Amino acid sequence: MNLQQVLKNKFGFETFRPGQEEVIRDVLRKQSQIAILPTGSGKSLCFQLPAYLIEGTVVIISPLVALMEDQVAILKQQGEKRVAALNSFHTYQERERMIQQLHHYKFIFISPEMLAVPKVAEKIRSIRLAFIVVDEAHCISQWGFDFRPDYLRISEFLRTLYEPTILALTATADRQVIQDIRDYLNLTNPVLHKHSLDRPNLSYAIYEMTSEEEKTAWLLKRLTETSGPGIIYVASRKRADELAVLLKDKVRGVASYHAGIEQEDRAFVQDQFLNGELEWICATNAFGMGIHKDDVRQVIHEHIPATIANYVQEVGRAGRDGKTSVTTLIYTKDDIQKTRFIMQEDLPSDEAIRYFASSLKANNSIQEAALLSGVSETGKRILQYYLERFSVADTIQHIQTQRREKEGKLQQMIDLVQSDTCIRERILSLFGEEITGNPSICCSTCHEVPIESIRFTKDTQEKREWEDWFTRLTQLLG
DNA sequence: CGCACTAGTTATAAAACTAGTGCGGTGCTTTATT
Repeated sequence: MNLQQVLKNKFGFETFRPGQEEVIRDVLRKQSQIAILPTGSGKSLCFQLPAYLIEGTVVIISPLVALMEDQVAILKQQGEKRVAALNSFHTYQERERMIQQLHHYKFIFISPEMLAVPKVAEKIRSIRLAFIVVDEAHCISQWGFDFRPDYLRISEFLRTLYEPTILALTATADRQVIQDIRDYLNLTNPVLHKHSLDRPNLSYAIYEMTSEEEKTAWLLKRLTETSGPGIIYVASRKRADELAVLLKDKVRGVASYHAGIEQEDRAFVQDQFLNGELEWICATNAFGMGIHKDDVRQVIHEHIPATIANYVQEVGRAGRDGKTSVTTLIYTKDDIQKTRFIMQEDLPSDEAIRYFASSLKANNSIQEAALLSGVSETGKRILQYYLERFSVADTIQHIQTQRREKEGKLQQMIDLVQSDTCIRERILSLFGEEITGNPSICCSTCHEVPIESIRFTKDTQEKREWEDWFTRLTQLLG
């Protein structure tokens, strides 16, 4: 089959980007696969193109409503009308209509939660499916076990299909994440498409500080001396807001971003950052997925991320255009304990699990049981998932395993920040790679990380003034 | 868990101490009955 022809006629591109063609060919020969492709490498095309060459509907399991709506809009813009998103963004009536018409669609975007609704799953099973896409597949590992258990339920849905072709897509997955994806998508022998995750244009600096004040002072200095665009990752919503206020007069444009902000405002902030009206974003780990901005010059962490996988994902948002970019993590010893608490908070204690289970047995509702046993909203959903499948004793075992594994991942992160060996090398080894020829700019354990590339100079100052003037002028002219 | 903060205490008051309290991330879903 001449894929090149299809690429040109249907999508208007002359050539494939690296990795795309191999993935597409495997989809066409019904080979399930895990494809780890860097952001901006055109992951969507990997399912869009083969969709037109295989009879039936493509189901895309996606983690965020906003992401689904973006994809739907893009497809519609390309002239595709047979596309729908089954999520809470649409009213019940709209969804009912979609479900009735399911077989007419070429692309159906759906959340794992919606897929876990029996009526919906039943309907999807009944139509002719081309293949199944799991977009941002690392979410299975990142969220499935302790936050969104419906990610684990995908496995049960897939088991009801006859030899489905599965395409798991993600930008970053270390060995553990790949294993989780394999296990929970029932992939016995998937092809693994992966190319190096090394980012030679990124430098990694990690500095330990002695107090919060020192961290704040460092940030102020860094942000007056250097320019963005940049993202500052912080541990809490409160800190994100606080920092945004603090930096307001120091930089060209700054806003905070976290899950406590209205969806609409979040989209607004995101758009402004994308089009350059904002230079800095102070954010919790809510910020990032589905954001396509190539020229992020800096990513700063002022806390310790929960896992190296998270850290790599976040720093990976810098320098997608391939230009020199600087990532910096600053922390105090106290931050370790803070991260540990946040990570473990939602995992209920053995005592709470027993209480929860016996409360359910006494015919209390799940809501009441959670309240009585002091289990959080998230904890409740996790317990619900495990107790539906295992005994109380086994559920306790599972949660204990969770706790140990989370602690292990945090320990890896602690080892990384306290490391006196090459940071790049450590990260790559976790992803099963070896370093090939040290880039001239590496990390803070190899040498002092230069910030010349991002330094705020008189030239940048003048350029900015000119840009601002130009923007005002174009606004005036209409 | 451990820090930051507050209110109450105490040798006429003031500053310093103590005990108690609050805080700490990620997103999906909410559609029944007349």
